[in-house]
Amino acid sequence: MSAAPRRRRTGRDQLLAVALELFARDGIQATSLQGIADEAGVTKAGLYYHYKTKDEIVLDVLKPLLDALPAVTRRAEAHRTRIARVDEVLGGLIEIALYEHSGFAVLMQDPYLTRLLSEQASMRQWWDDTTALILGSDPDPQIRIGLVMFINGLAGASRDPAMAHLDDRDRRQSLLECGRRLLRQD
Amino acid sequence: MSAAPRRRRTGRDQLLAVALELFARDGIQATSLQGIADEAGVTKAGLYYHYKTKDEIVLDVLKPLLDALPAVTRRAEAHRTRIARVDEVLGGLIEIALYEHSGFAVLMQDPYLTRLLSEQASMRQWWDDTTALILGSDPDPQIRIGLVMFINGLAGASRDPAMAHLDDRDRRQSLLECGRRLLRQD
DNA sequence: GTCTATAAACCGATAGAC
DNA sequence: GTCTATCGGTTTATAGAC
Repeated sequence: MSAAPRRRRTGRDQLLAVALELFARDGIQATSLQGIADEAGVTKAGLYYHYKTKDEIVLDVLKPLLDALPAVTRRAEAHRTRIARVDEVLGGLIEIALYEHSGFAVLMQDPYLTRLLSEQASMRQWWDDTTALILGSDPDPQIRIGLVMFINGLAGASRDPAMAHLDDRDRRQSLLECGRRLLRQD
Repeated sequence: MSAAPRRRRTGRDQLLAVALELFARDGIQATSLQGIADEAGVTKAGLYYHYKTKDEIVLDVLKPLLDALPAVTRRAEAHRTRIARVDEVLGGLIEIALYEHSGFAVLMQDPYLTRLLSEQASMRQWWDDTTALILGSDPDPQIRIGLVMFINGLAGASRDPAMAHLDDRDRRQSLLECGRRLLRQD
């Protein structure tokens, strides 16, 4: 048996990192394959060895996040009390938003991706599951809107300069407090 | 003296309404002048009689909102207590977001506009004034992040399908409650 | 004020050499 | 795997007739 394959810094990984950065900064539509290629130090045609279309690049860039989201909801479903489920969802989403804040904002706000994912049912399914988990059998409109506001607010807040002044622990704590306030049942 | 000029439905107003709708749906970058012209029932070249560049159209579309935002902050500055200032800001922003929810989301989230406005100082100035007004002399990081989350969350929530089930009064009330929770000092 | 026609640049995508 | 060269289509923007 040969040694476990070391994680090579293949061209593919480099491309995804560059693409994500540009997607987050300029939006997907405004990011050309030429721009990605230039930033990655290859030619535009070189991208087409790895990917057949631009959409394929977009989906591959966001794939880790598209997988991470349902995983959070699944973990939260295992808890017995509502407060534990809420904290698991909030903590999981905050973790994702902080660790991949570029991707999270793109995922939640980019109109190109919204349209791309609207053809699939995965994102919609995740949202339905998550709202059902948080709202339970008594769907309070206030909490529903609070959840919408948290998701969208988290996407915006995670890349706001106000976060730069805080260390990682304080960021998590502040965002968690925001979520708890929005989802609190009185 | 002639009669006061009636508000003619001139081509210009029609263009702005069409453009805003497309900007909100597809993003500014993905909205071509051809698309605006088609939807407005004119030719692409016809747009250039009214506007010299695409950016000029974009700024004119968002001008009402760019004027409305500082007006809210100025009104809020007149109040003596913090709670009154907070409610004035929240109520004003909610009013704008609900009445012009397409424009508000574009203003806060579209990367094309973000870049366009980053060259000017007006948006930045408004944000600094508003945060200073809400935070006061003791800038609590928690409240600062709550404000960031409210602004971004409001943009997303104002065009969420969850709002469709509520009447106008309930929408205002729910969003106001969200803002009060996020900005509450304990 | 609105049109047709067109310029110049850029877009995503493909063919084929090395 | 990466390159050069190119295709067809679309973009912003302009020129000029009516």
